Amino acid sequence: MGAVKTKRMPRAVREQQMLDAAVRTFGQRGYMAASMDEIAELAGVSKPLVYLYLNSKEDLFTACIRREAKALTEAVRAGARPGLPADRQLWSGLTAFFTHTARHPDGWAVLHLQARTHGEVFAAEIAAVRAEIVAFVTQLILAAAREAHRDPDLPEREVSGLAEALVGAAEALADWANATPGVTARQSAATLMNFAWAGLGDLMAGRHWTPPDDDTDGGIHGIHGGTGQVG
Amino acid sequence: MGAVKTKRMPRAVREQQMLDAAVRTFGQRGYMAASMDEIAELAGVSKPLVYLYLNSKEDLFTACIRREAKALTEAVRAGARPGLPADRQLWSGLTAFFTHTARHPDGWAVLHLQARTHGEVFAAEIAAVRAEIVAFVTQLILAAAREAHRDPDLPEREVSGLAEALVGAAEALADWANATPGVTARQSAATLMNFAWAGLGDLMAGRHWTPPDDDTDGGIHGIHGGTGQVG
Amino acid sequence: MGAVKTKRMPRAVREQQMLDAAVRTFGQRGYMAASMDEIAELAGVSKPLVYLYLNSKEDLFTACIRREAKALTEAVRAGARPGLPADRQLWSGLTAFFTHTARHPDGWAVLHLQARTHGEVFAAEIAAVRAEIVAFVTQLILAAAREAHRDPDLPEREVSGLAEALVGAAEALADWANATPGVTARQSAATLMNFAWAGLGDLMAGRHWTPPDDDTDGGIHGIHGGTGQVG
Amino acid sequence: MGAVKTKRMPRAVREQQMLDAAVRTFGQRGYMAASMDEIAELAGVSKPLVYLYLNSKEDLFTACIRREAKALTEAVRAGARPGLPADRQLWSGLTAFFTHTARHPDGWAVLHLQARTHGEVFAAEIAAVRAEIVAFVTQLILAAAREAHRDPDLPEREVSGLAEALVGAAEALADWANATPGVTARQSAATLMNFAWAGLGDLMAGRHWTPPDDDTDGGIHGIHGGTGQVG
DNA sequence: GATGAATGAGCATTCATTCAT
DNA sequence: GATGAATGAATGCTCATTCAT
Repeated sequence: MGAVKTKRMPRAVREQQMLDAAVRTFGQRGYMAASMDEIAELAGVSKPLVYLYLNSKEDLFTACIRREAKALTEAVRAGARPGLPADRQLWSGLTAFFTHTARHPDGWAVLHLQARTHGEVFAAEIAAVRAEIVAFVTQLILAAAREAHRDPDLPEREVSGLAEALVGAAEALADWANATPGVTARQSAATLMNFAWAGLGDLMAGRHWTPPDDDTDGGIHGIHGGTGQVG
Repeated sequence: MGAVKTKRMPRAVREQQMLDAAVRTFGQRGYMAASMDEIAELAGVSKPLVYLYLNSKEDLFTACIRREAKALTEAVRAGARPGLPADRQLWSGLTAFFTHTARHPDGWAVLHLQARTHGEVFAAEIAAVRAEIVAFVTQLILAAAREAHRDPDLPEREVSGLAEALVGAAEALADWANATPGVTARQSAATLMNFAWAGLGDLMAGRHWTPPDDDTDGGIHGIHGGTGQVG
Repeated sequence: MGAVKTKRMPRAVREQQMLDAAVRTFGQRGYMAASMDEIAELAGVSKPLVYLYLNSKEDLFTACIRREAKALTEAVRAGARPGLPADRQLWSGLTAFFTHTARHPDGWAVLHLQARTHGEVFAAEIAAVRAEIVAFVTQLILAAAREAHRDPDLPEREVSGLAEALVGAAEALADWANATPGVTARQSAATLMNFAWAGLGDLMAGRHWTPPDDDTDGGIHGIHGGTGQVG
Repeated sequence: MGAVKTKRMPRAVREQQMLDAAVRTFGQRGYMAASMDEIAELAGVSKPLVYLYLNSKEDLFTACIRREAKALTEAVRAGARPGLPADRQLWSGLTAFFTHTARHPDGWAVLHLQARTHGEVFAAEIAAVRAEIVAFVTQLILAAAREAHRDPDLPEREVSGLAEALVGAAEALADWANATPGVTARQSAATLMNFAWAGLGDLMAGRHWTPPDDDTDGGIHGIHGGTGQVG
């Protein structure tokens, strides 16, 4: 079932084969359910070699996380080139993101599902990468405000929350796209741009959605300062 | 260390104690790392009793998923009462959602993290619940369009994608709120309403964000039919 | 090969069976070469039960050491009753010692050979027991001096060294007796009494063997203050 | 961390480096806990070379035992030169023995601790060396008797037992000296001479310690034919 | 209703040993 | 002469699960 058994490869090559097998197995079975036996077999090597090169299951998983995280962030960074206006950066970054997650579903599963569910150590690894992305998106939001010559006038935490929401929405769409045949990366990106960007635009323009005073309030509410869109 | 050891309880009560212990253990350790020993001890009963009542680890986990899913959906449903306008329904549903996930972090971890990562069976269970919620949100979006007397003129899948994005953003915010001390349910809900609702409003009004023809395109793009918001 | 397979025994009984099997296996194979599989089989139980009761290989070995050390020291203590004169105490203590080591060769191997060779932890355990015995012998030597109304006039360390030598000789004789068919405990004890006690008597009487000034010295040497015994 | 990595050494030199590393590793870790990896690394060579030269772990250990046994017996033999009177021979032999064991603690550990605890083969190897030493000491005892113009009138086995006891005492003192800082070889040797030699002298003179008829005997006992020393 | 006693099966890890170069 | 690459075979340990009472 595994790769064709080729003997005597240089270490670097074997390591990549092992990581390939590990990402696939971890992505599909989960960290704990994946056995080193299965990984070794899929990689076409014996178990001791896996330990010789990757040290332990934990280290192997960490190596997977790091490799996949690096690949993902580099893909996104390569997509969102700094020269463009903020919305174009976001668009192309998202497209790169959805393209990458679609092409590497196991790697995405490792990052998004498995790494967060199997121990603080791995979760911390992921949290760091994710924080980086959220920070990047936060910068894009603020840049967009500047480009529109508007003062967002939003507290730090509010902007963070928006970025969190945007990233979370992207993650959910990536899962959804991977599970729904026929959805392209461009479509996912367009959906998210439509969903998020206009909302952000309104926010930048000072049009908030104001919550009612309390849960039983029946009074006036809605978008302030706007023209009464939606509800 | 678990519940006070009380003998001879009626079955229904014992079962709830076991489920409490199981949700807590599964939520914190994960499905595979949680041992039946630990759960039984935390529940204050012997292991055979757990098997007598809940049959197997798999069944026990399924029971946890079902109980927590039911509790969550009921909380949300109780929040979003049908009489209100769509945005108010969404607002109060979200508030109920964030309140519940904050109050039952282990249950939320079971649903959002663990159930999706440990086998098709559990993932399917979750997918069903989630689909129900996405459908509900989809209806809200369409209702909002109707209330605004506008034809969304959006393909079915596009609206589904929007709902997916909204739900995904909500999930991410729930995680974020649970991990960030001081964030209230109302704040999370407000952030999400601001983020999403205006964007949806624009969409309903026919103002899309149009993607460039391709990645290297330098031509005109942006929100069509609008007043040039944001970028 | 193991004990007759009897089902459902109370824990205390099973534990002793396991310790019996472990002492035998550790004594014959050594700590590292002994496998938990072998011990479990010899005890007539499954491996998990060994772990359930004894926790780990290390703990099992420690339990063996403690049990055997206790049995040995109690046997010696029971032999050397305090009321007797010092030489009689030593005689009966030694007899008890050789009797016990002959009857429990595996236990003796665990204590004398295995425990000292497999890690600081075990060695420390043994060292404590041994120190106790050496201290006991030291007291006997001093008591003998008092009984003979003589001032040993020996430095603390010198007496300790003598006690160490006596205990070491006893240990070697125990090994030798176990390996040489037909040697009884009484014979071993008599040999050691003859070997050691008179020498101690001379020492107490102030008759030392004086070392030459240096290795190449050809001058006078021998037992001082005595009648020129031996050489 | 091991020897400086020098390429292309003649075989004999390499082998000694390997044996050095092996003795150190076996002495400190024990036979089983020592890994060929560690030994090879400490020797500064690759593992296959160790196998090329020394064949197997067992052979390597045997080679260690032989080399260290030879070194020890040669050191002792060089110390105890045949021309001297018996007590001087014993004294200088013991001094050489304690000097050597103090200078080569790992070698001593291999011989005294490890080789006896890891399988019949190694134990037999050691037993042979030890028998040689015991025989040598036996000869010394008999020589001493002749020198004193006395007929030991002791059965063969009794003398062997005495020699065993003396050798065992020496071994215990070697361990004790290695574990107790500040004890010199001369001190150890003097302690043992004092302990043993006078006792032997008494024995030669026909003064035995006579065991009581049985353990509950309260009758007369003690050194017969002597002046009532000690007891 | 409840549990102490017990296990089959599996898993991460290690080690002595050998090729192919 | 010397080594990087590779593995078969154990071994300690854990876990879900089940009897017998």
